[in-house]
Amino acid sequence: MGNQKLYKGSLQTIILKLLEENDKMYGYEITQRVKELTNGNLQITEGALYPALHKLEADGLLDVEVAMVDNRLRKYYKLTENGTKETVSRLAEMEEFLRTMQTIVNPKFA
Amino acid sequence: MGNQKLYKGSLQTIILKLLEENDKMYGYEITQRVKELTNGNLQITEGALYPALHKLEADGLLDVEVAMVDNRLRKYYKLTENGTKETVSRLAEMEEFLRTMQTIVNPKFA
DNA sequence: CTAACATACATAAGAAAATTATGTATATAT
DNA sequence: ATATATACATAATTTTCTTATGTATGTTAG
Repeated sequence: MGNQKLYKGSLQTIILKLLEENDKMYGYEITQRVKELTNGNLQITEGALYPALHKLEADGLLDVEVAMVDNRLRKYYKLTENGTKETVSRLAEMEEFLRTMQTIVNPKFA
Repeated sequence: MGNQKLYKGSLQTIILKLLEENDKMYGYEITQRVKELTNGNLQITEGALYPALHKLEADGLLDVEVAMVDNRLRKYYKLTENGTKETVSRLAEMEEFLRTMQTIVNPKFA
C-alpha cells in the first residue's frame, strides 16, 4: 500500500466525488468502494472517515438520512445543493493539484 | 492558486525530487524553483520549508553545507547516499498516489 | 533618502487532518 | 466459541501545515 501520508487533505474530495456519482452512500460503503476502486491501495480508516463525514455535514455539504437494514444502523449521506456546487470546485482543484504534482515529479509528461 | 491543503504530505517528496535533479540547492532557491515550475500555483512558505529541511537532515537524507554569498548566509542541501535511495522510493509512492487519485476523480482516464 | 521589495535564514503558536486505539452492537462463518 | 464482517462512534496523539513574527543585508522606485 502506498504512502498514506500523501492522501492527507484529499479525503473530503474523495467522499464528495463518490457521492456525485452515487447519489447516496453510507460510511462503510464508502470505505469498501474506495478499496475496490484503488485495488486495495487506499484504505480509508474509520477514525478518518466518520469525522470527515460529520464535518461535511456540519458545513452544509451533505445531508444525512438514517435507515435500519438487516437490523443494523446505516447513515446514508447525499450531496446538498451547496455540496454539489462545492464538489465541482473541489474536483477542479484536485485536477489542478494532480497536474502540478505531475509537472514536478515527472516533468517530461507535463 | 489551488487548494494548498491538498499538498499536505508532499513537501518532502518535492524537496527530494528537486535535489535529485540539481545536486545542491538552498532553501530560498527551492521556494523560487517551485514557484517557477508550477507557474506560481504552489508557493512553499518558509514556515513549512525550513522545518522540513531540518527534518530531512535529521533523518539523514540530506547533508548541509554553509556558505556566504554576497554577504548573505546560504545553506546548501544535498542528498546523502541514503537520501538518494529514499528519493527513488518516495517518487514511486508519489506516482502511485497520483495514479490512484486520477483513478478516483477521473475514472475514464485511468 | 527612505520606503518597499527581494534575498535568506529561523522559530513559535495554533489549526487541520490524519493515525491508532478503543468502544458498542449485530450477523455470519469456522 | 471464535473470528470475521458489517456499521456506527470518539478520544488521545502525531504529523504537517499556516500564520505571525524575528533578524539581517541588498536593491530599486518614488
